[in-house]
Amino acid sequence: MSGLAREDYLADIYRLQCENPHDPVSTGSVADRRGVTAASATAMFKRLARDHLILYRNYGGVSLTPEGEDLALGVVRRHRLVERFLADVLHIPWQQVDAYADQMEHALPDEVVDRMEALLENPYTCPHGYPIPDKHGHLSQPDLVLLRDLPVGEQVRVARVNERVPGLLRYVEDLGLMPGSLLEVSARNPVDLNVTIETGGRTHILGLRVSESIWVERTGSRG
Amino acid sequence: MSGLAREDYLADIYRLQCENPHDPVSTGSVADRRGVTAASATAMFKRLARDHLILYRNYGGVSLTPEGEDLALGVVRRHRLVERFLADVLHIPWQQVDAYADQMEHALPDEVVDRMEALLENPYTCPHGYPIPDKHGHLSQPDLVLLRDLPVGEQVRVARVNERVPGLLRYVEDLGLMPGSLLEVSARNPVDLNVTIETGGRTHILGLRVSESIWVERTGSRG
DNA sequence: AAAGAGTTTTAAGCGTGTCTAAAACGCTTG
DNA sequence: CAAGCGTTTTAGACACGCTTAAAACTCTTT
Ligand SMILES: [Mn+2]
Ligand SMILES: [Mn+2]
Ligand SMILES: [Mn+2]
Ligand SMILES: [Mn+2]
Repeated sequence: MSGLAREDYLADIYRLQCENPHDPVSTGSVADRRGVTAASATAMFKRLARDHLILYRNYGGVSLTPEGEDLALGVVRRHRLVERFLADVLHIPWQQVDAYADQMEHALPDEVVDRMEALLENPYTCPHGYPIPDKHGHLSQPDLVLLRDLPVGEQVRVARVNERVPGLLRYVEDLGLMPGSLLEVSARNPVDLNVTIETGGRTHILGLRVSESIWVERTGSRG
Repeated sequence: MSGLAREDYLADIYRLQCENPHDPVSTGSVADRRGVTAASATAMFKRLARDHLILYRNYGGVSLTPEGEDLALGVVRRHRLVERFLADVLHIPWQQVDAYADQMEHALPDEVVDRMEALLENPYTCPHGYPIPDKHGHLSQPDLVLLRDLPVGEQVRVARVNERVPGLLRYVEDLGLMPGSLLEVSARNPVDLNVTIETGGRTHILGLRVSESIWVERTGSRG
């Protein structure tokens, strides 16, 4: 009926589309993300296209139809709400909630999701800072800047940390850079692209890998 | 990997075994419970037997191996703990939690289950009164009596209500007979097997359908 | 002991979701 | 523009889990 793998494919297509809004989503990128072969992705594309959930042309990548996007947003909503629940109610470390939510997101009745949302007092984001779509698929899209691109001397708030970069969450936590933390870029090295930041009274030098995985929110205050 | 339907089959075999500890579990009973054809059950039996989770002889019914029982107890544990969670934390009516738990029970990582258990302060039973196996598969087996078989004049506590009898939970709730409620049988009709009970200052006459679906616990007090 | 009824298994088929290996495609480069 | 390379699709296969229809079995009843 609902289809188990379909939901993961749709949500991954959605996320890939968000990360790269200009290009169509390629077979290979979906296969990589899902951990399956390109042949498997192609087969799934045929089924999803047959059911009018994606647009698919041979060798031309895929995109979500409105119906497919609705379903994808539902999965993403469940995923991020469950992450919030696992972190806030069950106190599970934020490094683990993504994997757990990936398992649970397909088995949650709407009523359970809605009650969780109420219990959590309608959170705007998952523990990593990604927005949670509301019941109707709407989501807030705040103005965020990559830490990589932030000018020197402005105090900002950490808004989002890429949950899929291996080891990053643990590293970011050790540095005290969870969503909500305040920081300021005090220097940037134009050669190796390292950024020097001040946060919680300490100084850290972050490589590109890190600075391009953290989004910040301007606060309007000078450092 | 884990197998989705397998878990439901194992848990249903376990429950059928509990309900009727003498006979082996028949193909038809499992098929009925699962809502599939007998042919489907036979096919699943072959796979489960191949994987040493059940003993199966043609035309001879099935029984769980120790390994199969372990898995079954894990599913039952998750099922009943989730029911508790849904009822106590999310305040979902107890008529609905069985169906929801049936969906969720296959997608809960051990750590999530264990944390839920701690949050709930290690409950002994699900909201309907069925015991929750602990992490090692142990479960308390209290001395319960069917209301059908209870002698007149003894005050007892409702311990368990069969969650699979259609409409019963709603009916029992209206009568104020949730697990924990006190009642006393004031009369029994030997012809139609109705029992008359007193509870919460009111008198009700219960048919066999009801009285054979409610278990009670002796309190040692006379009414 | 044979017949009949009910249960169970077998046989054949279908959709999902995965794989490997081979063929087709498309883009870049000589 | 043709060669080559990386990507994508096709072809063929397999396990799971379900179905219907037919065959096989078991148990009861005459
Ligand atoms: Mn998932
Ligand atoms: Mn997240
Ligand atoms: Mn289930
Ligand atoms: Mn229950």
